[in-house]
Amino acid sequence: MTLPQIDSFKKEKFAFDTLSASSNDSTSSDRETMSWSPNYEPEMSQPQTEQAFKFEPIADPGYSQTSVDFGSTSDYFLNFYNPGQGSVEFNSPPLWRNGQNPPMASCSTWENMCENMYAAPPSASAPPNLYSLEQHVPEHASFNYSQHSVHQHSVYNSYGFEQSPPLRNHQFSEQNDLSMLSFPIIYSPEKKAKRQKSRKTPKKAISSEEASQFTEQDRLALTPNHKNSIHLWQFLAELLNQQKYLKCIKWMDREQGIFKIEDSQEVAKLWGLRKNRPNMNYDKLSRSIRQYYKKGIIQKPQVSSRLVYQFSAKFKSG
DNA sequence: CAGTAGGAACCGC
DNA sequence: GCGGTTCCTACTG
Repeated sequence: MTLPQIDSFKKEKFAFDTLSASSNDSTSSDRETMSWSPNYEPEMSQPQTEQAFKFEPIADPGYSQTSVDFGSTSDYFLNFYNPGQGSVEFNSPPLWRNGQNPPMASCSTWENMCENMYAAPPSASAPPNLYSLEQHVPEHASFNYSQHSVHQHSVYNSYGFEQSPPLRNHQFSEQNDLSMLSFPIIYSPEKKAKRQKSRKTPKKAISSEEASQFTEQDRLALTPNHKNSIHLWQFLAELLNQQKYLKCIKWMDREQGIFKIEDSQEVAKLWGLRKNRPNMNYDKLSRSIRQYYKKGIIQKPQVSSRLVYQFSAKFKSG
């Protein structure tokens, strides 16, 4: 796997800013090859207080939007959005920089942001596009935000996960809203009939009530941005890293990777929404989690209790 | 009653 | 074949 150097990143970034590059350029393909795998263990041996941050420039065809995730880790969550004309604000939950709130910033240029926020890789051995936020988030960061583009960075949380690509509102708007509500069944009629024949109970039909359970906000927040190509563990990690889902799922011991599903129905609902599986429930979701046992991705903690799971040690950073 | 565990068949990619 | 999804039975607290 080759990771782009900072210089090439900037080059791509600037080219993108000025040209509004198409979505099938090299940056997009980079993203395809950067998915996390157990075999790829970046510099996660760095201290927990330092958050690794991986650049992942993504070209965007250009569209108007009002909100976009910039990136997130389990210790901070960066949103940047464009509420007005060209003004950009940082917004994040309290766990920024060892518990301190982040600076709210009115930003001027993207170049400044790069210079201010990303001083250097955290260690000499670190991949060149991995940076630590610890020492170089300025009190008043400034950067440029091209209002025609969306810049998204994959990041690693402190547990070593690469976040799945950030959520993107336009993915939703590109689709027909009604199609989102109707949750089309993807079985072909033949196969569906064959399958039902072999089942003792037929597959439950989708009700409009079920479909309408999801709020507009849920649909926006959980719209898949890479079709449905997200792993359940990634999705759980995403929820765990966002304050807004604290009532659904939360860390019990982040160091140990132990988390608790607080609202099993809600988590299943969100997972079903993300995967476009309206009949998803906790029974099925938990079955998928249990499939992770033998794969060594998720396990039950040594002291087992209801709705509590643990990311396995090999997923943890050093 | 909700959650746990795992077998089995199936699906889309 | 992978990564679930769906359905199921048996079991637990």
